[in-house]
This record gives sequence, structure tokens and C-alpha cells, in this order.
Amino acid sequence: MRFRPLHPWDVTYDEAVAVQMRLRAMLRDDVPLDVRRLRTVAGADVAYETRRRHRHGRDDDEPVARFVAAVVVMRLPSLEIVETAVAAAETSFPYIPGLLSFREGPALERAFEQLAVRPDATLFDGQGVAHPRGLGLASHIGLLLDATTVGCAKSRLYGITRGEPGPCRGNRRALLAPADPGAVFAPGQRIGTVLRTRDGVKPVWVSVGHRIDLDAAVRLVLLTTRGCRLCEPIRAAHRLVNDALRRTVHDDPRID
DNA sequence: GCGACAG
DNA sequence: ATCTTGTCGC
Repeated sequence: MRFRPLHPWDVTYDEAVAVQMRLRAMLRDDVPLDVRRLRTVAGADVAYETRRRHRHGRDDDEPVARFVAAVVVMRLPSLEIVETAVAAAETSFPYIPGLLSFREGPALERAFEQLAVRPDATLFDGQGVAHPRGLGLASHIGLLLDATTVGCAKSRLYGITRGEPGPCRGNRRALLAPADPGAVFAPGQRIGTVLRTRDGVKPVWVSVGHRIDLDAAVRLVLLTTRGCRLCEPIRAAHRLVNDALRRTVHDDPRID
């Protein structure tokens, strides 16, 4: 798969925000998909290792970290693995809530470029449009890939909920845009779904990434969830990045 | 000024 | 995300 070169990754905070505002206008968040007709679905995830080295520079310099990203493509509805891709990249862009894609993006780009098969949809461990500027990780990468993507985060970044989802799998609550001054969403506008994927466990925050609508996004998450809180494509990608990271880190303290 | 804050 | 030991539960 190839990335559209819509912008560089090496940007300042202000430039990153400007990029998000520009890309937001290209989003498609209203494409109704029949998830039962999807043939493949992918999951993507990232892990990283802060570069352990003697700090020569100033102490407030952001440490360079080595990121490993993985994409796992599965067939539907069996969820058998069709293809996997792993790649690494270095970044010094810090973690800033709302700018996660600029930290994980470079590694994800390389992993997707290794992918021969183009999945019908990809699930990300992070937000889609449920983001202060409507462009979370899943939406951002979806735009660069010009592909269908869904955000499935383990916790909330943006948006408010009236009460909590019911206790059973499938129970949900609308995630609404808060009444922020200068916000990109109208107050109360629906931006996602807080979804219980398993009885009695913490829900996940689902939102549209790109080229899909919220109803289909939620259906796809439920369709790919088997017994665990997180859907299988993301879990598989998570295992892959962690294995790859430890496989390539020589001085892992846990191996001494 | 004080919290909130994906991974 | 990563840093970390034991521990409660199925």
C-alpha cells in the first residue's frame, strides 16, 4: 500500500495542528458500508523503545525513540490471517494528546508500505474523528492511505457521554461533541460511540476514521471482537509489535 | 490559573 | 506507550 505524500512528518507543533485542520476538510465520515460484505479487515498498532543512551544534549531535548509498527490483515468472517507487515522508524516528536499521529505515523507509514494486500478496512488503536480537531490517528492515516479506517481507542480523548453504557456486550452510549469555543463540531454533535464489547468490562471508544459511517464502524468492531475487550485485528497487531520490538532490542533488561 | 489529556 | 511483583480469579 502506498501513502499519499500530503505533508511531511517532521513538523513543529503549530505546523502539525495546521496540517490537521487542512486534512480534516478531506474526510469522508458518511460512507454507509455493509460490513457483512467486507472480505478483509486489518488491525494496526505501534510499540516503542526510548533510546537508552547517554544524554549529551540538553536535558529538555525530547529523546529519540525507536518505533515498531505492524499491520495484520485478516479474512472475514473467519479472522484467519492473510498477511502481516512490520516496520520500524525513529521519531523525536513527543507524545501530545491530540497529536499522536505525528509520533506514530512514520512507523505506520513504513509498515503499510510493506503491505501487498489492500485491506477493505483497517482498525486503529486510537481515535478517529473523536478528536479536538476531528482528525485522530485513524482518520489521519485513513486519509494518507485513501482507505477505510476506524478508530477503536481504549480510553477517551475528546467528547462527552450521558451516563455509561449498559453492562452487556453490545450496549453503547453516544459520544457527543462538547460545547467548546471555537470547536470544529457543533455542540452535541455525535462524534462516536462508547461501546461495551464484552460483558462487565470497560468499554471502547469507537469513531469513524475515514470512508465509513459510524453505524458501520461500530458493527465492524463488534464483528471482529471475540471474547476479549479489544477486537482481534488490533490484538494481533499488538502482539506482533511487541514480539518484533523485543526481538530486535539486544540489551533488553528482562533478558539478562 | 486549574484540570483534562488516544498511545 | 513504558516502568514493574505479586496476586486474585477462572
